Amino acid sequence: MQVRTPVDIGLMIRQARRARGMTQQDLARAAAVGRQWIVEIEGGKPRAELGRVLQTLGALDLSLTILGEGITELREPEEPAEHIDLDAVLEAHRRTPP
Amino acid sequence: MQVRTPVDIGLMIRQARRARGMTQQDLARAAAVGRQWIVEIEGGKPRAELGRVLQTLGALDLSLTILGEGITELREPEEPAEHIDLDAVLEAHRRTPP
DNA sequence: CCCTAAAGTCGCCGAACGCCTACAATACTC
DNA sequence: GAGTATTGTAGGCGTTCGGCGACTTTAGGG
Repeated sequence: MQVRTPVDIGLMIRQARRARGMTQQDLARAAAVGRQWIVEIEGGKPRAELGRVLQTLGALDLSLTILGEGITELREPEEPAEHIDLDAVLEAHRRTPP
Repeated sequence: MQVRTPVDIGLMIRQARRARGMTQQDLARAAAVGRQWIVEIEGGKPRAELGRVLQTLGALDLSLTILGEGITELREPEEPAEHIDLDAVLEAHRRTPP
């Protein structure tokens, strides 16, 4: 599902939690956060901490994906870089006599 | 790209920002946050506020998606629920004589 | 090489976070 | 209807956030 606001995240978390038959307390433990925090995130708290949110999504086995112009797969530069012989260029530059 | 940690988000944001030829200052303005905050989020700050993160992704035109067991498309229950005549059941329940 | 822009740090400070411990308000089960 | 589990709230508390303004450190161009 598309996520645009903190409320969306809250809905997702609640939905997934229930689908797994977990109580807020269960989830809180699994995600290493306070139960109170679960209540708030499910309510769509906008100023919740990013790290905890990610932890919680992880605890629910939900996967997050970012897509958009200029986003690569990070650990896969698609092409082994370019064909330009950079090493040669750098070598040359390093060895410019003093 | 798959996002698991705040660092991942930071990388995405920086990558997208540069791909758009924006400076941190530009992005800060576009996302209505402080420049300092951009520096920190790009560094992977784990306790950054969720709302600001989403704003920033929005400002960069990046789309966020959550997938996983028990997650529906929210506004599309796929099937019109089940075939059980819930209305009848509820009606009956509501009209249980006093 | 100089010079400006961009990026990274630092301290100050009011505001909000998130955890905890209760205590209400709902749900479910029997 | 009683009895309990689950969920929502409230106050207290120490910690951290994030904006602001001022520097320092890297880049990049001319």
